Amino acid sequence: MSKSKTVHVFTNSEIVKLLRDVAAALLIKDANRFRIIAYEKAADSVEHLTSELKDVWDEGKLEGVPGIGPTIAAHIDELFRNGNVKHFGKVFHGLSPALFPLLLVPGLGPKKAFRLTREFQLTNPKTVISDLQKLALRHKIAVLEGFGEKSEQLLLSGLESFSKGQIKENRMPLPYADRLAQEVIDYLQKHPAVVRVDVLGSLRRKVATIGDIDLAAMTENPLEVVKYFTKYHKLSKIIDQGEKGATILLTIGRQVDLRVQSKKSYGAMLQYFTGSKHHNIKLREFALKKGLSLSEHGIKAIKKLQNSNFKSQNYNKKLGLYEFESEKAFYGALGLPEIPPELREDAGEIEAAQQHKLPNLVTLKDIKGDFHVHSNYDLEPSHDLGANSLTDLLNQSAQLGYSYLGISDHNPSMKNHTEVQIVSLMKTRREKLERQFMAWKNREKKPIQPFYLLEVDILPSGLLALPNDAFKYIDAAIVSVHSSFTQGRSETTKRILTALAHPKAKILGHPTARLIGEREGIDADWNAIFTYCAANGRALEINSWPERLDLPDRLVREALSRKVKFIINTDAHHVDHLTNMKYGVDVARRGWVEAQDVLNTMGYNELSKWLKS
DNA sequence: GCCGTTTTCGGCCCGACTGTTTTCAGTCG
Repeated sequence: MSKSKTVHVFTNSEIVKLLRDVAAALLIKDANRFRIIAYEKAADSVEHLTSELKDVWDEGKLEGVPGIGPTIAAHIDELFRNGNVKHFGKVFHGLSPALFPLLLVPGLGPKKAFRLTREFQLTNPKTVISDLQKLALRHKIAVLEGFGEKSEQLLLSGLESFSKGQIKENRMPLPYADRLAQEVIDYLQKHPAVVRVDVLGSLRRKVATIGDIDLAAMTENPLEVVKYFTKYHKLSKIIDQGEKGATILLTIGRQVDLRVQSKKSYGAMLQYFTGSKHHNIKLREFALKKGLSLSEHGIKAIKKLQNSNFKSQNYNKKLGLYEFESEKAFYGALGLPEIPPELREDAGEIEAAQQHKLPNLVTLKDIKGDFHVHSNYDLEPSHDLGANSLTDLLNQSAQLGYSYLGISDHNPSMKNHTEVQIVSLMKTRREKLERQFMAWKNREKKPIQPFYLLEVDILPSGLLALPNDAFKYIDAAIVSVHSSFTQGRSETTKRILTALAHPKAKILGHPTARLIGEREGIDADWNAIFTYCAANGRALEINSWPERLDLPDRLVREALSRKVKFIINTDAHHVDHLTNMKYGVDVARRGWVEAQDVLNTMGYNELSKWLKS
């Protein structure tokens, strides 16, 4: 037997937990607070990484990760080589293993968790939650110094929500949150004291999944507006109510948070509550170097101002700070252009803003057509038909101002047909759709052109679920994974690359095949796939279907850096779905995509040429 | 422990809220 060269695999989330545990242990041991912050920052950074840290380590680029310097890089290197880190062992020495699960309980931080494990000699991480529950019920907590009746109750409810798994994210896809928010916004705007309403937080940044809905209202009469908000007809209960806003629970179990603010300092509030947290931290660090201290109320000057962007009429003497009506003015005071909310993730946007290199993001108006639309033409497929005819879909596309429409029904089922039958079905479809289109065109005289496409299953082997002779009846194929989602990484990668090698397989449909809240995406070597796409004129779909939003934003950014082209589609199965396009555009924007990176911002002729290339 | 368009040394985001205190520590976003 040769000497074992086992490499230990740790996922990013395992490493994040480990780094956070180290930070907590250091805090308990009263280490230098900036050392603690360094570990937390490293954890944050790994959490937001687009690739696996293990892969970064393989490439020897650990120190290229922000927040990871020589020391932490050496620790992580040791972790991958040996499966543990000696230095961390020392840091954890003397701390109960039962401490670490407690860190995930809401309301419990390192100090309190440590106190509890020490006072009660709790050592078993598997039973520590229920052990503490029993102690709290017997009122053993309230008598501890620094604790009290309320702390005991808080601990109990924290433990309860932890054991119920509420700690796990219960988030909804962006489009649902968007519609829900719009209803509340419509309601708020009916009040005469409301000047304007904006969404805040992850919803404003267009994150693919949303927890709570955060809203802002501009008003000079905050109490009145908060009161009106708490009388919303779909409210189940008021969670919190104060001068600056309120939090309500809707009947469908979703939470809506409203903040009210006067016009004069609306901008700073909007900026602060839009986040992200990491963007705000980076922005404050940046501002501090200029002698400016940022908060949700405005900007304080620590040093003498050298910036003409601060106007004396905006100075609030009582608070000792400058106030801003708009975000544009707020960012402007820092010498930066306004950064689009979708980019505010501390992913290089502040650096880009400094250099005036922010992307000119694609907008819904740039989109000239939908390329992935299912009609009700019955090809006898194994997946769903659309609900509407080509004619209905063309009418709706005309309404949306499109220049073209790509009809992409599912391929005929392989199980129920012979190859000859499939070829014949495809030939008939092409003829019938062409006739329908010409009839519509002659009647409506609208400048829309059709693309005759097909969404073809990628079989587990990588072969396409359509006989070769049938491809001549389509302009191109969108190829998609609809089965066998759990093949290994290398097999999945090979499967997709094989499929994309077909000359008519121009577009990879909903690439990861994830279903938000239901199914993780397939595991593949995306870098290999992106590289192939860029070199061979293959495009990646950004699918706007609410549960898909696939390719996910982080992979979009990754693909963009490899110069892959995108096509933003709705995957509509009904005319009403065509308006989901904006959500795909949101995903693209979060991936820093400009109009020039998106194929369906091109005109018909140009796109036709690309399809044939 | 990390990092650099004021720095390789000397800095490191900011405020709200809560509970237990009497001036603050811990937690959170």
